Order: sequence, then C-alpha cells, then structure tokens
Amino acid sequence: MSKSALHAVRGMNDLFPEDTAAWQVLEGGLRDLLARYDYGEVRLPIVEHTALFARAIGDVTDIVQKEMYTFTDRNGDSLTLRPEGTAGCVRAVIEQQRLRGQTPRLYYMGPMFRHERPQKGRYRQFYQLGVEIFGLAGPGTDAEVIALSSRILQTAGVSAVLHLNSLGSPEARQAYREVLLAYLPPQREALCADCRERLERSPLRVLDCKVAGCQAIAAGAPRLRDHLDPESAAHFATLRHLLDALGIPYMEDSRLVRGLDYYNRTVFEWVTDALGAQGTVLAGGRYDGLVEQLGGSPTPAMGFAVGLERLLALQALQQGPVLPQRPDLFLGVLDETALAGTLQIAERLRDQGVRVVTGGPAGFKALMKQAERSRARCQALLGAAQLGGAPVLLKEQGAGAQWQGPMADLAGGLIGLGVDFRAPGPHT
RNA sequence: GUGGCUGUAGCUCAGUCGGUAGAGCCCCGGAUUGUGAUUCCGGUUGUCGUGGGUUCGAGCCCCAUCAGCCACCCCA
Repeated sequence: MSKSALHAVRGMNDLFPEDTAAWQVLEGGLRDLLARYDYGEVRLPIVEHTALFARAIGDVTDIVQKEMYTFTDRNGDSLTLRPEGTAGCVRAVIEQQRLRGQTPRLYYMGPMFRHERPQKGRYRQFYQLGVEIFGLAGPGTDAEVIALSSRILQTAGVSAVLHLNSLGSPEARQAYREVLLAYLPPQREALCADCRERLERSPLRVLDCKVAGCQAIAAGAPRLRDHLDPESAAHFATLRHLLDALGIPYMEDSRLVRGLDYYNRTVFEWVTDALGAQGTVLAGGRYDGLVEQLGGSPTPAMGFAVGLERLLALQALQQGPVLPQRPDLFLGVLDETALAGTLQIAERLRDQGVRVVTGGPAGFKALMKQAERSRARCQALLGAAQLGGAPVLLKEQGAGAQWQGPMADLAGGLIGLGVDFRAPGPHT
C-alpha cells in the first residue's frame, strides 16, 4: 500500500462493533470493580511536555530514547503523546494539589503511544487501564492493589501467573548494582551482545535475558533479595504474608526488574504464555520516589497498568468471542406508503426501550434477508394493509414462534414472545 | 531499529513456461416455494499493495517502498 491518506497509521487499528462489543463489556465490568475499591476516574491529557516523560520514566530507558511520539507544536514547545499514564497522573495530582493529607485512588482508561515495531499484542496506539494510589506506604496497600489487579483478570475471565519481586530502596538497589558490576564484567565474554550493552546502562536487566548462556550466568549471580535493605525486606515479607492470607498465589521472581526507572520495593507482573512473545498482561509496582522527583512533596505511591488489547486477546482465547448485542426487532417496510407509519411505530417502541432496526422499503424477499442479517430476535413486515389496521405477523427469527395482532400492540407481542426489553440495561 | 514470511474480488484462495483476470463463498435481481431453506437462471465482484525497471508484452522477473503477520529488542 502506498502511504496515502486512505491508510491508518502503522500499528494503529480501527475497531468496529464486532470488536467493540467485547471492549464495552470489559470496560463496564472494570468500572464496576474499581468502584467497589473506591477508585475514581481521572481523565488526563494525551499530550504532555516531553520533559515530563524524560524525567519520570528515565532518560536511558528505551521508551524515552527511541519510542516516543514527540513533536514540536506551533509555540516551539516539545510535546509528546503519552507512552504511559503514570507520569501524567503524578503531574496532575501535584499540580492540582491532591496530595495534602489525602490519599487519592485514581484510575484512567485510554490510549498510549509508543513507536515500536508492531507485532502480536503490541501496537503503536494501544489502550491501558491504569490504577494509581498515593500517600500510603504500608504493605497493606501493596496487597490490596495486587488483590485489585487479580480481580481485574478475574473480571475479564482470564487466568495468568503473578510474578512478584522487591527492588528494595533506591540505595539498596544502587548497592546491589555495584555488587553485580563486580560479578558480571569478568564474564563479559560469555554474555550475549545485548547484555554487554546492558552492562553499561542497566546491569539488572542482564538477569532476565532470554539467552541460555546469560541465564546460566544470571543463575549464579548474587541475588537482589539477599541485598535488600532491612525495611524493604520486612515490607516484602509482610506483603507475602498478606497475599497468602488473601489466597492470592504468586511466584517469587528475583529476576523481575521493571523497565521504568521509577519503581522501588514491590514490583509485580501478571504473565501468560498464551500470547506469544508479549506475555505481560498487567504490570506495576511501588514508586515512592516519583512524586518528589517530579517536584511534589515526598509521597509514597504505587500503581499498575493493564494492556487492554492483551487482556482481550487472552479473554478471546480463554472465553471465546463476545457477540454484539442483538436488536429486539426488525421492522421491514413493504410499501413506500407505509414508510412514515413504520418509522412512527419504531420510534414509539424505542420509547419503551425496544431495540429496533428498520429496513426497506423493499421487496418481500429482500426484507426477509435483511431481517435475518440484522440478527434481530423478532421481525415483522409492515405494508399499507398493516398500517390500515390489518393484523401484523410478528415472528421470532429462527425459532418460529409467532404472534399476530394489531400494530399498536407490537410491544405486547414482543413480551408474549419472551423478549424482555424492559430489563434495565447496563446504561440505564 | 534488526530479521523471516506474506500482500490477487467483501471473505478464503487458485493463477502453469512472461501472453488480455479466475473458482468457491458472500452480495444483488429473477423463477420456483408455504414468510427466509433447497433448486434453477442472470448479474457486480478487481488501482493484481504502491512506484519504478526489464520486455513486443509483467499478477509472474528485478529494484525500491508501504502494509500485515511472527520473532529479536523492549514493554502493557
């Protein structure tokens, strides 16, 4: 395809009702769930000043170095399409003074942008649910947040494995980094090319390299959990105890190191092997230093993000497809002269909550086909005769149950056929 | 950013040695029919991803490019 105005930008997808049905059901379920944990929605800008992401995420991370959609606006400011949500959310709570003696529990759902090569489970515009809680430092918060993350997967009807680790305090992490830098360089030649790079930038990442040779070296490396500061070790121990008490199984994964710089202490990921290479469905952790780093007063915080495409992909795999809602009634117009009357009837039925789709004017057979394609529960065809008072034949599609009566009683006919349009829907 | 595979009708795909574009499904109209099936008749399927090049002639060969898929990297 040529790079024309008629093509969506690479890695950015169009979603039609076949797809959005599952999205809407999921989003509705997630909002209900979040309300039960007393999280409130924030709607934040999709664009922020570039410097915010550089400062929050870390200058040397891949996201900042090569994945951001950055542009200069008409004022000459450097702006960036958000590659993740935490930075903007932290900026907002500082700027809007939400941290004075308060402990906001916030969530957001929306698109994020990263300029990466698209593949399964990875897109340049992708959607995340992000959850953030501020002002609470205790392990009970970590446990509750992880419990919430577990319920999110449960709400989607999805199963995955929880990986859990503690990065300790920044100081402990720095000290451990030194330990690693004493252990790894002598074996430099045995490491893969990528890991030799990592030695400079991010030695902790060598630990979760997939190359066999590196894994062997990583297995013999000093472990982070043996180098935690006492407070972090106690925090982590309590957290594990609480998770046990909540009945949430986890896998301690000492090689779990999140990619963003701002994490400390608890980090966790829900991982599946069913989605190919992009197995992380939900991930997050504690970031006690970030608020202060961005100019706020010192405030502990934690949060996580769920990749909605990945969650839905896993759901489709484990639960099957979610079908769009079916209309209750297809109303076909047989004669041009019946058009106005049919539209009036349709409007009246919609007043009563019936999901109505109309078709025509068209020939008899064409209407039957349209009715079938509409997936409506029931169908009725109206011509001049029916509008003139002749009985209307209401049929349940597929099943064959029928009702016959005056046009004004169509709603009653639907009820007679077991179509309960009066049940409150999710949006009433 | 790197690599492998793939782009032909709305969908699934054929297309031989380089010789004017095909099938099935779907869709539309009609016949038959008991208000949708079956059967039958007829009809539209199209920038062969795009742009160049070679050639008398390119869906096919060459180059470039775009897109999709998968993996690396990284991440949700």
